[in-house]
Amino acid sequence: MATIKDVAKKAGVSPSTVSRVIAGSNRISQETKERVRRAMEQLGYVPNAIARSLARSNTHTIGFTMCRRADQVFSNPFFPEAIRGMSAVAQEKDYNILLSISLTPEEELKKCLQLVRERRVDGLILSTSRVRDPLIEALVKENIPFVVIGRSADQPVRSVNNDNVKAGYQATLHLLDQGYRHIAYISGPQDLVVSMDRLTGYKQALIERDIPVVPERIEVAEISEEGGTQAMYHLREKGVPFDAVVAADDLLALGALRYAHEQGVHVPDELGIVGFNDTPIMSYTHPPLTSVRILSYQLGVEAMELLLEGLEHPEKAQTKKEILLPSELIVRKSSCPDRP
Amino acid sequence: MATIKDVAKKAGVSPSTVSRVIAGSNRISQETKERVRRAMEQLGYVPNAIARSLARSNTHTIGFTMCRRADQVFSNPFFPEAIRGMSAVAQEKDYNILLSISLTPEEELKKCLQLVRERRVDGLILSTSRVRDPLIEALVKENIPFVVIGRSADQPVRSVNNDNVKAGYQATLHLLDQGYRHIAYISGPQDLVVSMDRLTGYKQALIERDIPVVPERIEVAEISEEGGTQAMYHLREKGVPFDAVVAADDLLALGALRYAHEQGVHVPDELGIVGFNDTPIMSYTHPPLTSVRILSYQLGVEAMELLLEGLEHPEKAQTKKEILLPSELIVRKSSCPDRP
DNA sequence: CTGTTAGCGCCTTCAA
DNA sequence: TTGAAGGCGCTAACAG
Repeated sequence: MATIKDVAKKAGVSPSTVSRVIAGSNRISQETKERVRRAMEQLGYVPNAIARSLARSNTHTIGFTMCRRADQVFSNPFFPEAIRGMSAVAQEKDYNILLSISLTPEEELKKCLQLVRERRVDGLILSTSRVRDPLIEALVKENIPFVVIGRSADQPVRSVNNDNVKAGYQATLHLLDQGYRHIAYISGPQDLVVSMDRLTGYKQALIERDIPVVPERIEVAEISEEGGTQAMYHLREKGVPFDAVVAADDLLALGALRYAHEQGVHVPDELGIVGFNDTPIMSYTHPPLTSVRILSYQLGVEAMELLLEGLEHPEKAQTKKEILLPSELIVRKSSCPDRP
Repeated sequence: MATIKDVAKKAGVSPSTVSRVIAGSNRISQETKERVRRAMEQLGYVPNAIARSLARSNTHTIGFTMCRRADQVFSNPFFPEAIRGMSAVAQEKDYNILLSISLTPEEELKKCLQLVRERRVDGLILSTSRVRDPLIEALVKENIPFVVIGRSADQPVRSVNNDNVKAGYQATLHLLDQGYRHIAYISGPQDLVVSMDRLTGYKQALIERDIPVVPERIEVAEISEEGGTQAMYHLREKGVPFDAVVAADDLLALGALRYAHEQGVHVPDELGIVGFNDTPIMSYTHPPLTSVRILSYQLGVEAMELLLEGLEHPEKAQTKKEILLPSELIVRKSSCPDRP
């Protein structure tokens, strides 16, 4: 494998000259530039990224971390889509993406710190933010460039987020508009910021319409179909009547739908259902499920852009910046009694 | 950030001694080992992976490349699952995964060669193999360690594959066993090895049962729901009767189902449908769709293990090795007229 | 068992 | 406009 020295020799110049040609320095004669270029081509020379990283102490690599259990990966193209978005930007700006997948938040924290301390990455993109997230706290403390997909509930950090409060608000308002009055809510784990935010939106909508927020109508569940079904049974056991449910994730909505099937409850006439994420499954269920569509790809794009901007202009990196993306309610039969 | 020199100074030894402690050399006194360890801890020292890579000329990083259009990412957890598998093995053996996503095979080729030539990765895992795949040919030519998820139709390369021939065979035989006799086949793009293999299995099953293979019953389509629907219309236009269809991908099967809905064809009574991949969607359609389940996670695990084995024992890396994983037919209503 | 020395391949002053 | 020299942080002979 040819090195910079080989090229230098072949072109009859010094290695530093070659280095300058690579860097596109303009303080170099057109002629030697050409000569070096030819030598590079002839030798099939490609700069060694590792050596360059060592010399410049940056890697042009971004770490992307996700932390989720197997059953949550299923059926939700959020991550693949977000990654595609990040990847598109990364490619354009000549960055690479290092993937880190963990099963628990503790593992995630460990692996991320490892990546950074080993200097394998220039920055990180996180994808699941928790309330009082130790990972975020550690990264802030070690002063590591990072961007959160989601948002931090505690610290001013750079983030790109779906407007979950509004999404929860929209979903709930839609059900109200459809005539539902007793709307239950199935939340994901309470330590997830996204769960909190959607719940906030739900409450906002109710309050705005002068409908009391009944705590018994709010159920917390693991994000899984099973979790959704169980939550519905819990709601029923509590004896509070409800005629619709906002489920903070499509999987939970699927669980609610299963409950309805098991119990012979008619959707949407007796029970309206709305989910979040608009996973492809949603349009194939019976009835098809209304869901809030998230701009996953765009989230990835914006996150990567925000991070790279911070890396290339460190002065900006210090300023908090939260990008908020809109989401769109995809209305289907599960929330519309009057539809054919 | 502390370097090996700082540690050496603090422990009162030479950098090479520290290096040996890191490497876990046993030609070192227990006492200095302890002293060095303490120094490392006190300084919060973590070896710089880049510097180490440069010195040892390896990166402990594996590139994973995928090439697919946006619409194919949707709904199919194959990639996330395979990545989870690869990641689990990588973590255990202390490797990292660099992700490369491309939109076209040409782009994929370029990016992979770039990664390798820049020495960013020690090896590659490919995920879509084509007939006469230029990427595979280039990697073989440049003598780069890699493993294919899928298989090469042309060259002896190390690969981990789902047994697609058998899967196609199983799917078709199942339809025959259910009483269908005129079985059509919707293939994905013909340059994909996986398309070829599944078709082979289809033919095998027919031949084994002395049923003629009618070329007009075989249709090629882009892998998308739309492609599946169109293929069905084409089949109908050709005028060859058919009472069932094997669709080489779940999306194609969904398209076939849509055709049936549009045309008022009853599934499974008038038309049996089988798909491949068992994407989560399949159990939510009406009727639920029979599909061949792929061991995506396991494919990722085996691919990474195979690659790392080759990297750590270069003598083995030369030998061709094809791992074949079984798949399982998940039978649902779409292929069973007699089911409730 | 430990230190010295010489790279790994590139970048970046500093001089010329 | 170019070259020489030193360094990025670590490893790997070779001595001792």
